[in-house]
Amino acid sequence: MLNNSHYIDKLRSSGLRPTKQRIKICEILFNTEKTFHFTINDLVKKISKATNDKISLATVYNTVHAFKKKGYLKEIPINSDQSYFDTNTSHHHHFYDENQKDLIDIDDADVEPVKINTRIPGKKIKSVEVLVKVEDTE
Amino acid sequence: MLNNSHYIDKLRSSGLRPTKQRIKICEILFNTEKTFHFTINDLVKKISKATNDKISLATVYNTVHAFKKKGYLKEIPINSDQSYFDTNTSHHHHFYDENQKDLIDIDDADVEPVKINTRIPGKKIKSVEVLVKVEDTE
DNA sequence: TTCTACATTATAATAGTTCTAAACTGTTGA
DNA sequence: TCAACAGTTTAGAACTATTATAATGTAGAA
Ligand SMILES: [Mn+2]
Ligand SMILES: [Mn+2]
Ligand SMILES: [Zn+2]
Ligand SMILES: [Zn+2]
Repeated sequence: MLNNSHYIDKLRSSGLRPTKQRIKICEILFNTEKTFHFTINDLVKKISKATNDKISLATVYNTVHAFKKKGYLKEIPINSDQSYFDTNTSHHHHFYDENQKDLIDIDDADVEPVKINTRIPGKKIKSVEVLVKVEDTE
Repeated sequence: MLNNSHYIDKLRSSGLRPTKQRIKICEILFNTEKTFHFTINDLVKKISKATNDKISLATVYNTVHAFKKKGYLKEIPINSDQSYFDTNTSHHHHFYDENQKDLIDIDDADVEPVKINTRIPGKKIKSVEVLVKVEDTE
């Protein structure tokens, strides 16, 4: 609501026009001290709670993809019927709670550097991510 | 074709009736020294190459899910529009080639043990998997 | 203000997956 | 041996996340 100029600058500097839909989505995604994980469906719900103006589903998809492309969001590889996104773009890892179907960050400092002693010729490493699946003890 | 009794025993001992469709799918998935990764679509193609009798798509899905449940297949977490399965059920890791959209095994021995220095109370670790995304150097 | 490229939108299309319900088959035990 | 039943297969419909389409709207430059 208030200090949108930050988002306007951010969008403009990355070649995205600061439309009111994109600014609203920035507010929802980045106007918080805590980062979080979400699906498109989660985001749509957050938007409808936060505003009276509707944002079309197509725009939500377009915007999330544009932000991902610019590095403002990461997509988390979870096998699921829908994509998970992450507002935490720093290098980190995840617990996936199979009971709650919930992603939880693992700080990079809490994982010893992953050493891979093999390479693929002609390919360079883009990312190394650890997924720790957990379930209830019982 | 020949030694199906092994698959018949395997199916029967896990409570699955050894139907001809399941035996055929066993032959395709497990009758090879090398393990491999596949999508449902890949498997459907392999089946139609290997046999004249059609197996319905619903049965392919049913069978793959049944085998996964019994631990004869693993599902690999990749963000993709389709699920990837693995006939290698041992503990190992993966390269994912983003250009070829191809999974490549990383032997467990080629990855230094991943140490996670944090836990979630009330949860136990089910698996720890490393996904290394790679792309063409250029 | 006018122009234009970019963005939004409703809606249709696509595609992987799951569901349905009818037909079929493997197994059991009388 | 064979009926009976539960498990399985099947074609096709339904579902759902995502992407494409194409018409309308708008931000920013000139
Ligand atoms: Mn899945
Ligand atoms: Mn995806
Ligand atoms: Zn995260
Ligand atoms: Zn593998």
